[in-house]
Parts: sequence; C-alpha cells; structure tokens
Amino acid sequence: MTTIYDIAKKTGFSITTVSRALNNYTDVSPKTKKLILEAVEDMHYYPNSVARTLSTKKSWALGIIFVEDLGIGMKHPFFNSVIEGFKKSVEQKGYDLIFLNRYVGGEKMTYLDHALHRGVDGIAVVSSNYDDVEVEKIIGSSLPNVIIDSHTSKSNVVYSDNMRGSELAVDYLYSLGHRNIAHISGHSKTFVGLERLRGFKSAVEKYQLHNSSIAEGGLFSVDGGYQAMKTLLQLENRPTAIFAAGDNLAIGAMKAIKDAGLNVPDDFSIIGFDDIELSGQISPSLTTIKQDMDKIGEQAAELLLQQINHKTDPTISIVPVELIKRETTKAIK
Amino acid sequence: MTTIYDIAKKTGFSITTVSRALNNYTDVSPKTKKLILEAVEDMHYYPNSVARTLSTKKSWALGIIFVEDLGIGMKHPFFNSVIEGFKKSVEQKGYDLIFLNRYVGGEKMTYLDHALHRGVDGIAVVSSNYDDVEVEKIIGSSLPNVIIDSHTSKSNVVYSDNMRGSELAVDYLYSLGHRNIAHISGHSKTFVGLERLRGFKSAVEKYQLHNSSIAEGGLFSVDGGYQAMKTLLQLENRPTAIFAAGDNLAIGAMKAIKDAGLNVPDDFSIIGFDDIELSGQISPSLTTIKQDMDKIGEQAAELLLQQINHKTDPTISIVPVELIKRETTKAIK
DNA sequence: CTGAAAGCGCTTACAG
DNA sequence: CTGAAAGCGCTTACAG
Repeated sequence: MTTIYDIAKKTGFSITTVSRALNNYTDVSPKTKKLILEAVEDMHYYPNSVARTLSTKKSWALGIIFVEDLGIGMKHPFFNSVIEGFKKSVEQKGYDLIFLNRYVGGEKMTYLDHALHRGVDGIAVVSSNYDDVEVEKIIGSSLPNVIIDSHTSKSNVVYSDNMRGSELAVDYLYSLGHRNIAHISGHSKTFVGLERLRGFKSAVEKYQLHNSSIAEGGLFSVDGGYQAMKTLLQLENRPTAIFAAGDNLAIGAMKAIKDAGLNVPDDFSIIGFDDIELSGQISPSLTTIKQDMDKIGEQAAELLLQQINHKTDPTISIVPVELIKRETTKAIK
Repeated sequence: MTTIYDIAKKTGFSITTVSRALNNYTDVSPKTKKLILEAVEDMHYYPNSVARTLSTKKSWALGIIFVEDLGIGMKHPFFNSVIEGFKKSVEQKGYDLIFLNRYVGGEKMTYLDHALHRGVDGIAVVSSNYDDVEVEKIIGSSLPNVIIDSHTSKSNVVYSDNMRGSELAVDYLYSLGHRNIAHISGHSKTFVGLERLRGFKSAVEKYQLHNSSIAEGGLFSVDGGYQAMKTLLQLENRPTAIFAAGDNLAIGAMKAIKDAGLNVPDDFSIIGFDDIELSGQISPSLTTIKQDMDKIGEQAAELLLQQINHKTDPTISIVPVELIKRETTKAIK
C-alpha cells in the first residue's frame, strides 16, 4: 500500500502539504498541487480512510439496522426497495452503507454499541416493531438517526401515509357499491399494522358501515392472509370486499378464496397494501395501495444527512400513497 | 466517548495492560483482568474499531459489490437471498458487511480502489455480467475475494449447477412425453444465461430433439419472457413445452400464453429457473429448478473467510439445484 | 505480570 | 505558501 509518506518522498514536499493538496486547501501553490496530484496518479495512491477517520472523527459511513424481532425478515420486498432508495441517495453524497448487527467478534452488543464501536456518522433503522428497547436506545442517543416505518416524536421518522391508504381503499370499495367490507389487519405490535387498522376504522365510521369485521392477519405473510380469510369465509354475514393491510396478506386471502371454490373479483373484491412487484404480475392482478419505497428511502437519507450536517430538529416525513386499480376489484349490483 | 485512557486512569493500570486484558492475553493476572473488565462495564466502554484497524491492519469488514451494468438490479430476489445467506454467515464470525460503490466523496473510483481505500478484509462480488473490467481488477488483486454467479479460474467462485438444472428440466419434460421443447434463454452476456443454454443444448442433443427452438429472453425480466414467448407462439411448429432460464422469464411467458387465449399447462408445459418466492404463490404455481440461494451465500462466505485466514488456492463451489414439480407441467398423450 | 514507547496513516493547529 | 509536531485511539514488540 502506498501512503502519504510515499507521495511526500517522491515529490519532495512534506506530508502536510500533500494532505493539503489532496483536500483542496486553497493555500497550496498551483504548481505544487499539480506536482502532487501527478504523483498521486502515478503511484495510484488513495488515502486510507481508516486513518482519516481516526483523525477527523468522520467516517463517511452510515449504519443500517434491521430490527426484525418479529421475524418479518429483510427478504420482504418492501425493505429491499427502501434500502435501495436510501443507498442510492447517500452514495451520491459520498457515504458508504454498513450493516450493523448485534454481534461483534462473537460477543453480543446492542446495535447502538456496535454503531459507536464502528464509528458510523449516523444510523437508519428499519423497524416494524412498535416498541423495541434497542430502538429506544438509538433514538435516545446523540448519534444522528432516522427511523423508518415506526413512530416517535424524539427522532426523524419516515413512513407511508398509512391512514390515508386505508381511507383510499375503503372509499374505492364503497364507490363500487360494497357495504360489507372486512379488514385483514397487520400484526398489532407493528406500527403500520395499527395505523392501517385505525384508518380502516375511521373510514368505516365515516360511511357508517356497521357490518364490517376484522380478522388478524399476523406478520404480513401469505399464510397469515390465508388463515384470516378462512375465518372471514365462515362468517354468517360474509363480506363482499376485503381490504388487507399488506399485499402478501391479500395474496393469501385470494388463495383461500380460490380453495373455497369461490372467485375474485366475482365473489369478493380485494385490495392490498404495498404494491410489491408480484402484485401486478399475478392473475387476477391485485388492486392495491402503492407505497413509494424509493421515496421513503430517499426521505430517510435526506433527514439523516440533514441531522448529521446541521443538527436539525426531529422531523416527521409522511410519504403519500396511491390507489392502483387492477383486476381484483369489481362493482357489485 | 470513553477511551482506553479513561479505563487506564480509572483502574490505575497502563493502557497496555488494559489492552491486554481486553484482548484476552494470558499474561494478565486474573485480579487485574477482573478489575479492568469491571471498569469497562461501568464506564460502558467499547474499543474504537477504527483505531484498532489502523494499528492491526484488520478491519473486520467485508465489502460487497453488485456489478449491475446490465441493469438486472439488486432488487432481484436472487441477489437479496444470496446476500442474506452471506451476511448471516460472516456476521457469526464477527465481520460486518459494507456496500462498496464506485463513488467516494463525489469522485469516481473503481470498486477495487474503493475497497482498498476502506480497508476491507475481503470482497464478495455478485456479477451476472460475463466479462467486466472492474471484476477483472478485483480478481487480479491481492485482496481476498469471491465471485458469485460468474466464472474464473483465478479466484474463488460460487454458483449453481446451471448445466445440471437445464438437464433436470429437459429430462422431466421428456419424461412427460414432450418432444418439442423450446428454451427461453437468459442474456448472452451473462454467465448463468450461457450455462443454462449450454445445458439445454446438451440435453436436447442427448434426446435427439431436433425440433427444439430457442428464443432470447434478455435480462431475466418478466417482459423479456413475454416477448420471447410471443415469438415462440408464432412458430409454425409450436413447442409443447418451454424451459425458461429464469422464473421471471417463465412468468412472462405464462402471461403471453394467457393473452393468446391459450392455457398452461393444457397447451404448454412450463419450467422456470430460480424458485423465487412468487413461483409457489402464483396460479398455476410454477414448476422450476430451485437454486439454493442461502447455500450460495454461505459457500461464498466460507471460501472468502478461508482465503482471508489461510490463503487457500482459488476454489470453485458448485451448488446443487433441484427440480420442484408444481402445476405448470403436465404429461401429454 | 506490567509499563513506556513506537507506530499505524492521516489531519490540523501553530509557526514561519 | 510550506513544514515540524502533536494527536486521533488503539496494539505490540521490547524491557524489566
């Protein structure tokens, strides 16, 4: 590895001057700078970021944490898309992304301790879990952070307009003539599950739909939706439409309906929540509330970098959602 | 931030002794060690990994690189699952994962330069691209590395048994009575696309299926499969079965068949390659060649860590595939 | 069993 | 415009 000393030796300047030239200080003569930059090029030198970090206290690395105690897992397309958006945004500003976990060298530490140990400049937390001790610690720390898909007034948060999403779904079903609308809810320990449920209840209230029932769908899995739908199918007063808190739940419900020998959208209209890639590709394609994952990632990046650079106050960013009409919804006579 | 000096001051020992106690050196008296560890606990001290890295030349960080010039993108479920498996394996050994890109602080550098700059201990490259200058540089470097989904004899490589997968697919279709089998191939610039095509050709040769045709499916997208299938549908001598080089391609093909008013599996049997989550959930569910993504990730981790620790010779790890029989395949009379 | 000192590769006051 | 020196927070010969 070539170091700053090699460049100094080759050019005859001190490492101080080399460092200055490299960091675009103005008080280096153009001639000197040119010489140094040429040597840097020749010797294929890149400053060691570890040494730089040690002396500047700035790592140009951001930590990303998945709190997945509930076991939803990072394989869910939502998370990946959000991360992708986040990554793109921060890379542009020169930051690298580092996955933080709870184990370092075989020893268990908290996510926060790990972040501190690694010296990241900030943390993005993806936490579906409503109240988590680990996340509380991060929020309460002085390390800049942003929380995605959960809520707190003490830090930066980014999530979809879940309430509005539920409202859009019920509005649409109502406009199609449905009066008995059921909800397959997300896990009650998740922030988004609760919010979507709350939105559903408020919409149902608005239209005075006293028949509406709710089935617990659990952790946003296909199987959870399947089971919930089986419960709904046994109801005496069956719904004609189902709004599920996630696309996976909706897909599971569709399967249950099919297995019962019934049809979507003839017997049941269905709306999901997410708009994962799959939803447009299945048959019938799924009407759903689209979350703008890229935007969520970008927003998270923006809030986090803002805090890192200007120490702004905690900011809440609620990202708009959109109703995507497809084939699983149908007007009833 | 509390440092090793704080612990030294509090306990009255030198930083040398504190460091020794922390790193489990044997030549520290049990009593001293206990005192120091207590202080560490009390003061909530965690060693600064940046400083440690600077003095030991070991970062306990691994770089991960996506070469996605072709634009397949990291959102493809295959990559995410592989990364997940890789991540789990290396975390257990105390390594963190850091995403490497080509931009650092706004300036463009190669992936290798970035890795060197960051001081990672090794690199995992996910590269569908067959020959890539950047990847060549990494392979040719002295930094330990492993290449996933591409081939070279000069470094560690891990990929599925693509040839065997194609063979399994054709064998099965043949056993169902199909004699006119088409292949929707992956992009000819991708290693896996070429391998699966090669496997297909060899199987077709084995059974002397002179009718078999091939349609280019491009970059493993649903739309690519759709377009390829449209071509196949126009053939005078239509195939009765299609083996697609990816599940997305197969799903696209299914859509094209449906749009043409035809049916799977009645009019066409279809087999994909991947076994992405979606494949089991669509209707009809997709018969496919399952890749063991977790295993690929684990193998990559193992080879990389081996090279880091013992400087082993370049190793090729070919991960077995498996035929998953589902609803898109059917015997013909 | 313990400590003083040098060194890892940078940056940044301070001095000239 | 340039350089000598100190410092970032650790680890590791070397000495005792």
